[in-house]
Amino acid sequence: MDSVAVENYLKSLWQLGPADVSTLDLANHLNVAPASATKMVKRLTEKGLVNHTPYKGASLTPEGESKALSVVRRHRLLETFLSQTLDLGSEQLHDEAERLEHALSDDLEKSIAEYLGNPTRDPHGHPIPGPNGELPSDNDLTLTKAPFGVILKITQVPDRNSEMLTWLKKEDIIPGKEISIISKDKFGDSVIISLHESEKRISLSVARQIFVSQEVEI
Amino acid sequence: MDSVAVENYLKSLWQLGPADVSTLDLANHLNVAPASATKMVKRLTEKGLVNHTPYKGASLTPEGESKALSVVRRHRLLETFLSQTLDLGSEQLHDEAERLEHALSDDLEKSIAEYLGNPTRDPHGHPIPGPNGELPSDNDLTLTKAPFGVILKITQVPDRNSEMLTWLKKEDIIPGKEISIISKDKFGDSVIISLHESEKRISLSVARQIFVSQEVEI
DNA sequence: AGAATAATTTAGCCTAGGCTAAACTTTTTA
DNA sequence: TAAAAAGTTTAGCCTAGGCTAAATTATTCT
Repeated sequence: MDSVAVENYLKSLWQLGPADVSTLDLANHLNVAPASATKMVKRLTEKGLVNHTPYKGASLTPEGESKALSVVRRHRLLETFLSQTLDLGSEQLHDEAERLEHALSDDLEKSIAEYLGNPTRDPHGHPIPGPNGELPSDNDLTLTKAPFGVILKITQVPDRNSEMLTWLKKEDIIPGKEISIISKDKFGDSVIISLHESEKRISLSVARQIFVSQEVEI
Repeated sequence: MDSVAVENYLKSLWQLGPADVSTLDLANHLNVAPASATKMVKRLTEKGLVNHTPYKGASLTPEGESKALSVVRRHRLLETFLSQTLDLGSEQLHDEAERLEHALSDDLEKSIAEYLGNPTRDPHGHPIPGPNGELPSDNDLTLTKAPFGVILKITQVPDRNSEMLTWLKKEDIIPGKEISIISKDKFGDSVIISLHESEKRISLSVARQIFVSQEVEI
């Protein structure tokens, strides 16, 4: 059994990866001092979970990635489970899952997955890794990279920032909605989309975290 | 926030109490060395959660008891919640709740309690402490102390030993069932009860962990 | 290119929570 | 009641996972 700390480091490396992750980014993501991250990265390297090039960065080995995906799976299953049974604010879901994910046994994980019908997406639209770490194929594009004019379906919104989530919800920017991109405003640093006949402006930093899939044209 | 270890020590002291708990009993209950228990008891004493008389034993202060009851509440709410949503083997419930109880936020505890309709008993019949640590009044007697002849209703069965639980379930000795005591067999170290017209022999060590309430006579 | 700045690592310290071995109390037994 | 046994505590060690300060390496700027 890996400790909570180890699981969190692996998960962060996965979230910030797959390219080499700098010590500073890792430390900031986990709210620890850079020296602490260095030390843990060394430990994980000795355990064979991480590849580390000093002064360059760290990335997960296949074994490390598999463990990280297991944490991600538990997290997303928990978000799905909690959102379906209790109805918590979407903003609260993430924080609760963040704590519970480390206390979920394999058996309970399995029971929850079966109860939910082995879902492949969590309520924010994020793909749920399979029990052996397979990620369902995911051809989604970020809103910043999607094509103009055509109809797009929102598939994923971020789950980490509850302030942003509240705003997205208020604007009805949630998975399943259909939109199209009207223009990308280089100077305003934003994307203008059409949703429910009205126009909305989304800043690039947010747009980068929203994923869409292209609808088949009729 | 108390650590998992601190919460477990407080819970054990509550379970083994309310009389002074010896270091050895505490250590055995938690599967740690006696010296480890001594050290932790000292720490908890300094925090004002425990009263400790060296070489005599330890007990909870009101503050310590309140924290212990909070853990017990979370545990029993989780058992209830999991048993109602997923249907896990009754034996599995306890172990899962044992881990998750430490990762449950106040908010989630509240949501779960509301979802369940603020229950006062868990699936094994154990009383669930209220959010402020009030224990619902509980006039149940152990099977070893209940009177002969009259009709009794099973209210609580143990939740810690999954082998015993399986046996109890097989014998249909579960909360809600009505029984009466036929005799207490001093030499056989057991209690003979009548359930569903048939007689069952229950060893004293088990009977001590089964609670019953006396039905009102018609 | 060399100096200044930024990032990273090393060194050393701290706490929590384990452990064993040894010392000390308390209880039991002869 | 004294010796043995049992239980408890102390002392000292260990690991994980934090931290700060100092040293080192990379990067950027002039």
